Amino acid sequence: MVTISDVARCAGVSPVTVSRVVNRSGYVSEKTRQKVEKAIKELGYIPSAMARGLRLNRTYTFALILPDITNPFWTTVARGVEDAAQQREYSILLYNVDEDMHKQERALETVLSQQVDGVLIAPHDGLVSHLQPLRMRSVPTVIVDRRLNEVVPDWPVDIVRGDSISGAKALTTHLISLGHRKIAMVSGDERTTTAQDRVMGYRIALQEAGISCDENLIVYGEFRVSAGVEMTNHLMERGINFSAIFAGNNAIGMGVVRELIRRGIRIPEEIALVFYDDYANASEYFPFFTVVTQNAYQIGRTAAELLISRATGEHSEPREFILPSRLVTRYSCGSMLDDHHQSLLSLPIVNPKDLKEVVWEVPLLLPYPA
Amino acid sequence: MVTISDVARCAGVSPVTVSRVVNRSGYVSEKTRQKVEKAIKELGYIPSAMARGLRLNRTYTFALILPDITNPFWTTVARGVEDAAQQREYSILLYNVDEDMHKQERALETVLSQQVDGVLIAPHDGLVSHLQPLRMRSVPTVIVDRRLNEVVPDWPVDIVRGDSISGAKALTTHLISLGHRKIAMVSGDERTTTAQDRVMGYRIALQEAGISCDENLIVYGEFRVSAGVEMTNHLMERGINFSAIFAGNNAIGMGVVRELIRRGIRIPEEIALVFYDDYANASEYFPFFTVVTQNAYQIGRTAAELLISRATGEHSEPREFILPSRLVTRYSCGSMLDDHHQSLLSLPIVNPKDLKEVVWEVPLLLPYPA
DNA sequence: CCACTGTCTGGAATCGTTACCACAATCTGA
DNA sequence: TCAGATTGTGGTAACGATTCCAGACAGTGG
Repeated sequence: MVTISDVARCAGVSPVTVSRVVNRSGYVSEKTRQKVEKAIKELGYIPSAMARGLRLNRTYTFALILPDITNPFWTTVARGVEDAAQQREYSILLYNVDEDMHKQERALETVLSQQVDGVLIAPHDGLVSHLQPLRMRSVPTVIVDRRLNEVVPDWPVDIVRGDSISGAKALTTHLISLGHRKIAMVSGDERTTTAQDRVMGYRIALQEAGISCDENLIVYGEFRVSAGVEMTNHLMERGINFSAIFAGNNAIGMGVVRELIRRGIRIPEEIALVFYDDYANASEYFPFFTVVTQNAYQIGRTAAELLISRATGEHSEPREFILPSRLVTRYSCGSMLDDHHQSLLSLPIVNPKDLKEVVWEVPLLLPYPA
Repeated sequence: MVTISDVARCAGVSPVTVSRVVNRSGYVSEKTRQKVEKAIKELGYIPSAMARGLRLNRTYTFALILPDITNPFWTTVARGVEDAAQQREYSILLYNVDEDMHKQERALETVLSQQVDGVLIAPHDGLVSHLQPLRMRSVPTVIVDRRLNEVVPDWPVDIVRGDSISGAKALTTHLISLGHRKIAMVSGDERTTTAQDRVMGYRIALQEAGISCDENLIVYGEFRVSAGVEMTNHLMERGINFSAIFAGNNAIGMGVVRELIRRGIRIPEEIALVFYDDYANASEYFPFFTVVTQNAYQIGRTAAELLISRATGEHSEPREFILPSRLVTRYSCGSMLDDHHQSLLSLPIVNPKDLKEVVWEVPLLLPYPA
């Protein structure tokens, strides 16, 4: 490995001088600068971020702790974070924690040992105690997409998120305006603030419409496809009556769809469906689901920019950014269709037993032809 | 910050002893071990990965350099990588390089300065010279999803990828079997090996079927939605005649769809469409597109496991894993439909001028009700 | 009783970098 | 001409951890 001393020896100067050239700090004569730069190039010297980090106590690295990088919402958040970070020459350490408290704890511990300059986290729950390690060591922190349940006066954290309450309220009100009175709510983990907020928005909408809320219609689970399947199944099995389903996020929504299709229940004719967060690319060519979308990219980008600002001491008082969301009404509630489209645009598209998908294993074509 | 010396002082021993306790190395009496462990807990000591890395020259960190974490294919690869890495206590540094050579170079430089234990990269092109920095410093490297165009005898790298040639051949042969003779191929950047291989598979299929290959039908661009739009537009503008389109990956495919819908061209009645790599979640509720899928998760997972094995010296000779792919025939070629479904399952689903999507800005609901 | 082995602990050096301080050389202005 | 500022360079210590080596002590066998 080429070190600063190697460069120094090669250029006939001291390591200190090389450091000055590399960091453009202090006085260096033009002549020596050139000698040093030549040596750096010749030897292919790259400064060790580790040694520098050890000395400076700065790593130019942020940790990004997310529930699931497979979900396009989080993916887009990550993309926003990465773009903002890259622009300012920060690197991103990615941790996928699956809404699993244990994994989150492990990730936090690892992150602390890595001495990152800051942490972007979508915490599983709103308990500050679970972020205690960050607080103790006063690591600059930005909460992404979610809230904390407590206000912590002596720990300034920033928060960037959508307004789940207003979004959920809008979605529910939309369903009510279409005549639905019994709306099932299948949400995420009860401890997650977005799950809480979306149920809250749902409640507010019902209340404003003068509809009493049937607690049996509210189910908490997880923000995953499989949970969407199970919760739908659960509601059906218990014979609970409802004409619409509000899925707490896109993954749950997909699970609901899977289960409804399996049961041969048509959307929207038999059950209307809305969910929180879009599937952007799918919706483009098949704009079927009525959803609330958030600007995930902007959430990620803003969060990263805030973190940079905090990490570099540009601000220290806690800030909260609440980004607006949009209600996109499409076809999964039946509201947009005339008689013709009504029969056309419903899921399952064709009778499920006619739906086929043939899978062929493709044999490898090796060795390659020239 | 709590250091090893703080713990040592608190426990009344030397830092060396603390180190031994933490790493379970060397002799430590039961009594001192307990004293030290108590001190560690009391002070909340977390060893500095940086200091340790500087000393040991190991960071337990891998870099993952990908074209686009927004594409579900790469997302799933990343997920496989993360899972495997987490299991073995490795962290992942994520770099998004957008098929941009400049960004890739910057990422490589950063990665080298971070002294990662290994690199997982989907290189933009197959030129070894562009990976020179990794080779020079002999950083353990695994190529993901792609190939190198040269064999490098003195630089052992592992490769994990699908067999793009056989996949593309299968897709093309499928189109040919449905009677298509003029098939447009809209691929990625000509320098990317998967773009090359998919065109190669396309050529082989045509050749085997005795169809001469019209070079005007082959267009190279980028693996992006916007490029799919442009390439389709380009083909149309030039009035080139074809009855089917083969899109080089899912993003390009989406661009093709967007442009065809814009032009009011129906899929598959007017033009059949296939593409490489599925959109898993979209295909679940709307299984429309005939595609070749790869096991992206397995590619990522295998790559990470190989890298761990290489980084820990378990193997050193170069290995190449070529994972099989699957042809999934659905509806975008019209082959699966009887007369009824034929008219039902085509894109755009309804006349595009009837398709509507209403967007409402949701007002923020602040301050929150209690 | 002595040599030897095994157990336990700590001091010093080291990893690659930068901050601080010291010092020399040159330049400026009265 | 000389004090004082400006410019240029290097030595030393430190960041937090681990490895190597040395030494102390206890137990064992001849």
